[in-house]
Amino acid sequence: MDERYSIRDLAKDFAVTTRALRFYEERGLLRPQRKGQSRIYSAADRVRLTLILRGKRLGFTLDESAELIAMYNPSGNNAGQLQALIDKIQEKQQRINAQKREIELMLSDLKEWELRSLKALTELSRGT
Amino acid sequence: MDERYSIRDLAKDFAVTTRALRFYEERGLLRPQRKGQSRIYSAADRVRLTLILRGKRLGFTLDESAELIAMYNPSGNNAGQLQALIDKIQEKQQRINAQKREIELMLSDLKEWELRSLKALTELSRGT
DNA sequence: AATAACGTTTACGTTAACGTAAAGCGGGAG
DNA sequence: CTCCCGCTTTACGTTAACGTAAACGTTATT
Repeated sequence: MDERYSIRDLAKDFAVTTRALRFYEERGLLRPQRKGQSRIYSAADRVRLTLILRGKRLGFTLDESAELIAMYNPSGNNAGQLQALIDKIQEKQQRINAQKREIELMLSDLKEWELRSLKALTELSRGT
Repeated sequence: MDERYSIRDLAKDFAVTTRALRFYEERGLLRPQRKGQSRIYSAADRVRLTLILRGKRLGFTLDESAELIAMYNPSGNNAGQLQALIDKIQEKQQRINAQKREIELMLSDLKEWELRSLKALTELSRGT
């Protein structure tokens, strides 16, 4: 373990661009070591990147992911930190649930529209 | 009927800004008449605005709504037009359904994360 | 005439998450 | 030594749907 990876390695392994990796670093989400000018990523960096990408899938902004990672990270894990993390996650769950309801409304709306169109179509073909 | 409305009327009735109305016009979604310099909106314009806003709720971009309205509009309603409209709507339904599935995955992912955090929290409070 | 209230056009600002050059450095192969 | 490859930094470009501000015209009221 304690492997070292180049920026190209990470990009390939996680299917992201090098630009994205530098961008995440710029935003404070990654902090790879340097060997001269080049970035050297560790296993810990891979874990953080995993969390970032998972956050993206979950619809978190990068700032939100940064927050979550910061809360989850510190070796000084205390109850307050964890509770704050849990609160964030629950808040997100509420938002996602709201989205889901909206999407369900959209679907029934779309079906209505489709039905009206189909009706117009059949009436048209019957020469109404 | 055949009522005439000012831009302010429309804005109030539909809860949008005048900026938005001018923007929709700029993008070709509305074509109010002019009385001198001022815009005069008709009942038909209100219908179009309704369609635009409905499109927004359904997650269509303005360009997509423009397309849908153009397809639904022409007095020369032919079967081909309607079928194209129906196809668009069905395609959108597919996309929305995909979104719904993704959101359901998100939710289960978030629940997992929450559970892990809760577990960590209780272990911490038990002094593990 | 001055002021208020509403309308107009023009045009730059905003946000997120990178994309896309441009220009330069370092090192290993030939 | 030269050349190319990979890496670096810097910085402007992109997209959607308006927000916001500036500067000005029109109509009605005081």
